[in-house]
Amino acid sequence: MELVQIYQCFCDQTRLRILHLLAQTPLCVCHFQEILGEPQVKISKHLAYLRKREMVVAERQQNWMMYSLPGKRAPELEANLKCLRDCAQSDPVFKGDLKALTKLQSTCCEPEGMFATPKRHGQAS
Amino acid sequence: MELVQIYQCFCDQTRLRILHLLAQTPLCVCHFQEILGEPQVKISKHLAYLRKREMVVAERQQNWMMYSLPGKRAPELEANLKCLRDCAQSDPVFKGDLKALTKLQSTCCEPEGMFATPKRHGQAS
DNA sequence: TGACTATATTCCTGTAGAGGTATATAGATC
DNA sequence: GATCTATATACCTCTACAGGAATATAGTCA
Repeated sequence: MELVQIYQCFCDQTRLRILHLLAQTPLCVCHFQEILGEPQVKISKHLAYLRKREMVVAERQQNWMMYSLPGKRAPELEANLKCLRDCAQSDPVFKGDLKALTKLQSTCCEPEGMFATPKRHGQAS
Repeated sequence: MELVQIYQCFCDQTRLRILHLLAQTPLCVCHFQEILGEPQVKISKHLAYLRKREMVVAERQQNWMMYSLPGKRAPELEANLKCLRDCAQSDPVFKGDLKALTKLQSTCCEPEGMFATPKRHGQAS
């Protein structure tokens, strides 16, 4: 992966928010819609952009498409994701996204086992 | 400075190489031409892009325009420049640029006093 | 089967920006 | 003044997206 390709994926606000969220946990499209407050087409097209460049991977789970960062990541990608997480801590938009994510994780139970965090009842897939 | 604006500046290969070089030392346009091997217009226009977004500052010194990173940088910019430097170490293009820069520093004596800083010695790449 | 849900794709328009050629500008030198 | 050097800008074309509306697709469920 060329370094500049990473930045090309990072250079749109919506994609940046998506990647920042994915650095926390895998999510499905409707979660992005909910958290970012953006229409489905917009989310879906940015995810297609990222998929095409292998910045994210998608896996179907019943009706939902689960998106996540690739399991094996180039060190440059890893470094830049870490940098993004650090920088995002002082940005209200990204902080808001994390807050909305936390809220979602406590209220949303679909797809099945999605947010099976250790503190709640675990439903292995 | 919005985080995404940093990535917008980073998302072109020529700009990325320029910024990577500026993270080492201030340079003038003809140095970029020499090191990157790109035409003057191209360099000049990317520098204008970066200037407009306050990612670099320019100062005239006789016939030459000296470009450098702004003295006071947002922490996000600082973090991303550091990340860039780290990542660039494993990229042949960026390594080559550093090598060419070192060579320039040992042979070029214009503008006057340009590379006269005795504290700067050969750096490992 | 058909309806429903979640997501993707197609088609459209508008805009940013990348790169080239030619030209303009600012300062230095004669 | 004219001329040179270093750099910037204007003008052009072309392409990549960004975003929206409409539609298609894949899986689920009655």
